Amino acid sequence: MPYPSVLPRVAASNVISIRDLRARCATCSMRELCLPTGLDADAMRELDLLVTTRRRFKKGESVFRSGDRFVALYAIRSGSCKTTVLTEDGREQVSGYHMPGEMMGFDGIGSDLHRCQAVALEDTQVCEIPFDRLEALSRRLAPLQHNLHRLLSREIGSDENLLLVLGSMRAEERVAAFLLNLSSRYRQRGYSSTEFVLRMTRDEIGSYLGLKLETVSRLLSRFQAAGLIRVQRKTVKILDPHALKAMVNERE
Amino acid sequence: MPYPSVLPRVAASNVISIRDLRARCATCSMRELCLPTGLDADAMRELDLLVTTRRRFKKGESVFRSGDRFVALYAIRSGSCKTTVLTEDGREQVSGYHMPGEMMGFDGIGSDLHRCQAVALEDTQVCEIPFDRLEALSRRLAPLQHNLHRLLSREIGSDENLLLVLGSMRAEERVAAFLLNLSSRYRQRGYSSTEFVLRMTRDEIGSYLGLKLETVSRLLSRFQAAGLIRVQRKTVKILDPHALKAMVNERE
DNA sequence: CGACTAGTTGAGGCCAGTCAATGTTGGTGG
DNA sequence: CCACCAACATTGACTGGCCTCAACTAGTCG
Repeated sequence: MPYPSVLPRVAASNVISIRDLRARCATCSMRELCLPTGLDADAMRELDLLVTTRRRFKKGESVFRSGDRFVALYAIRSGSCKTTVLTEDGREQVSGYHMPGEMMGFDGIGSDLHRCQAVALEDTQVCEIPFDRLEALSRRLAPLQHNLHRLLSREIGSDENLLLVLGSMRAEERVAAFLLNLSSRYRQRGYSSTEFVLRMTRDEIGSYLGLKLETVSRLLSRFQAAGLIRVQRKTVKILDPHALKAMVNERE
Repeated sequence: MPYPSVLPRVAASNVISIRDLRARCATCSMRELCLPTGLDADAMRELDLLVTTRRRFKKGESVFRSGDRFVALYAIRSGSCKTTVLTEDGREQVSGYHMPGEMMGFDGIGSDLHRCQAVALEDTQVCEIPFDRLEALSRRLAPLQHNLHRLLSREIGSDENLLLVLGSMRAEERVAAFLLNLSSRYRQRGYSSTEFVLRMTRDEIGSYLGLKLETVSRLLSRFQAAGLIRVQRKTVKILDPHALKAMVNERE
């Protein structure tokens, strides 16, 4: 009721029927990475009652924009998104690259406004979780409350990790760290950790890493020449993960 | 009881008596920026029962270290701290500069281990808030729960703001943004926004901004030569805030 | 097929890093 | 009180890594 649907009635009933058939948290393949981690059946059912809206976004569409009123968190069910922060003068900085099981929108809690923007990098399904109802439910369910805190904390951890990359690494190390980060997150999700598709453009990767697109391109080429990876446009195959790790860790 | 004091009994009773006299949340000058924001008297009293430990740290002492078990959040009552993240090979990156009313330690919730280190930059008083008890209390007190979420979100926002600085600004802009950030946070706390003391060394400022100490020093000198600020070692006076703002915002 | 976007690669310049010398400040002990 | 020392800060000269500008190639879509 507090979240009136913009969709026509037919579409709404479609959404519900899809949900009943297969799009519930209880059967979501990402449940162990997302809010439901470790919840019992009852708790899971209650959580499922919150998540009534699941949306599909095509590549390039925005899940939320900077300045939008904050009403919900968004969990990626499939696909991927980037989040970007904007300067007052319009420069854009990619602050995150989000995969299935990850949540977006945390930055809006503090001010009731989203301060960043989330854009789908491919066709993407997103679960919308009304935040006031999530707060209410997590007051009753301690494990859910703790999961929410863990996810918030994880977001802080990944931001601080990126700070470390941007603040103290050279271009070569940044790109190596980026590839390794993707690799381990794909592994976590059951995908190949050695061969994957970069959903972002060179320009977006550059923005994420504080580099220019030419630098990213050059370094990927150089890694390939050195036999560390194989790149073909967006497809990357990691041939020598050990050498990449050495590149990130070793210094002085 | 679950948090045995390391202090001798006499010191412990000292701490308690100080608390009863004046060191309660209800009378803390930072309460409007910290957890108690907007709580009624009853809620405030309950929160006060959690915060039984307040510690003093001398300059250079650690509030918590990377790898410590996470049991509590830490609110700065007076003084200031830096938080640093460490790479596996021992490089250190300053990830935050914390003032009274700000909380530290959020990064530990996710993994039950602190992944960064907090060090006092001057004599500092810190309130220790046992996290499991805070979670329990915030299940009963919705406003407290929301405050906790706001603070977590605020931490994400400030990290992402720093990402923007590190990822997209030139050295000159970074230093200007840093000065303006300090200025507005001092104003929030009722201190002068135009004249303040930099508690960090040039090296620490450099680490925070992804620059070398010489670069920081040169830029402060250059700003002074241009009449934007006056610097004398750690003391800074902002003479032309408007020009500093223009430096951060304007670009193409 | 042409127009467009994304990516690669090269040449040259500049900003910030590196190395090094000197200055300043505050603390300690004679 | 002063001498001494260590830590912090400033400044200069030089270097080099990344950016800028630019040309070209490879896919993509109407």
